[in-house]
Amino acid sequence: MPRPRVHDLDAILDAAEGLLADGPSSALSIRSLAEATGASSGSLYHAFGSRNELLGRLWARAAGDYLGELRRGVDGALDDARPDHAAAVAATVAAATTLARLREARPTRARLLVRHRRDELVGDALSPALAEELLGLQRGLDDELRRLAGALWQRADRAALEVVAACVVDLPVALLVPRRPRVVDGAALVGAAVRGLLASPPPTPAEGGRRAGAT
Amino acid sequence: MPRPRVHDLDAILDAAEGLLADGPSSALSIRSLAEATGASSGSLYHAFGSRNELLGRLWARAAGDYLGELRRGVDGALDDARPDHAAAVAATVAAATTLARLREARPTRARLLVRHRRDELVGDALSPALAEELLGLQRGLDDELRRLAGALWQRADRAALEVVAACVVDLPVALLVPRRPRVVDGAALVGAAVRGLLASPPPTPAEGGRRAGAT
DNA sequence: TCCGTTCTAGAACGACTGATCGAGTAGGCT
DNA sequence: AGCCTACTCGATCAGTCGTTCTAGAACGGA
Repeated sequence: MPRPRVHDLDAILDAAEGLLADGPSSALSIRSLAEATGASSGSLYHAFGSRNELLGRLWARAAGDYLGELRRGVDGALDDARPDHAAAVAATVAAATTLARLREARPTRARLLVRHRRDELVGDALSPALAEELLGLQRGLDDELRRLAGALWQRADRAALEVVAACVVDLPVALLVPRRPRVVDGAALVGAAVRGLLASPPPTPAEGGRRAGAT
Repeated sequence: MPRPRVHDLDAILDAAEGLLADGPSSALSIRSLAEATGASSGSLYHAFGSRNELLGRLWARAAGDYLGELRRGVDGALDDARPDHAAAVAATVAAATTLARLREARPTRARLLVRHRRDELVGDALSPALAEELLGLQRGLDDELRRLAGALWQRADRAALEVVAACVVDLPVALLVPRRPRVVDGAALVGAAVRGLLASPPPTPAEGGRRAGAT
């Protein structure tokens, strides 16, 4: 019934992604996005409500892709009902290389996730619906981390979750950040580093919260 | 002979560091810095010339501290004339934990290095003197990376340097980034991940530039 | 005491930001 | 045909940014 859109929302998000893929968050302004898409700033505000809401939608789309790919990888490696430790390690490596796989399919989307932290990109003032969506994505990721920790060590306390998060989130982001063209395969680096991190179990809370071992 | 300064330059840099320690680079504006220090914007421009030059000075100071601490750690572990592989690994771990040590001595300075990439923080338009100083710091870091690669594998080709850089630069930045208070010791995580990365040597250029092994 | 130099203070400038507004337009529905 | 709604558009708002400018204050030396 209403007047049909002339600017595709997904195309707008694609353009925004492009502006953000290599540049600071300030590279995406309403004006620059309007210029890039051909839409006017008023249209963008009508479609998204605010710049922050647009950033939230952008992040939600990318994080959804990421979480889906991550689930697929973990499911594939963790199909047994009672996986052994080796399978759990393989699943963690699969989770840690999610970004590398996403990068093959959607390069700019992966770059968005690598180059910007969510906290710094999208602020708190969001519509309830979008806030709920982002919260759901965060919960989905947390669930996967818990699942991996349980498979690895049969525990999911805070120290264990931190180590898994370091493997799955922090480490790939660091090693896959696009700088000058790489010679070494990033996914292989991530795999090796993850195996190093998983070589010794995380400290139990009873140990005082300090990881025993190296250094 | 001239009128003496009333605002200490180092104190101004400290304040700027504080503004940048937890926040985006836009958190440091000339106005916010003037308000934080009590100096006027005119004074700041007289002292530093431009915002970019101020950022460059800030980065040079922090990077100098970092490089000094890194050299100290590597020298300590690599004092033998012909170090064996274990000593080289220890030296690489020491280099990788430089940020953790710097964090103990100067928390906000370490946060500055962790939270901002130089390319995104300070632009290209710099005075020749400062540009030269930054270039020297970069060369100093590169020299240390080359030294570590040579000690580890008796080579310093591009693949080897990338692996060492991943160990010493990327990985610590990722694992030491300040989020919610940590339970697990970050330096221990870095050490474990570095040992994982160094478990297998990097591919030789003849192998085609792709790292053999995991994943 | 006056001069030259160096520094400080704060107003002002132009550019750019996110956001808002009203007017106009294009389609489906009755 | 006429209307209603959703959408688009360009102009425009107030605010902040980095930077420049002007006036004057604080010093050592003559």
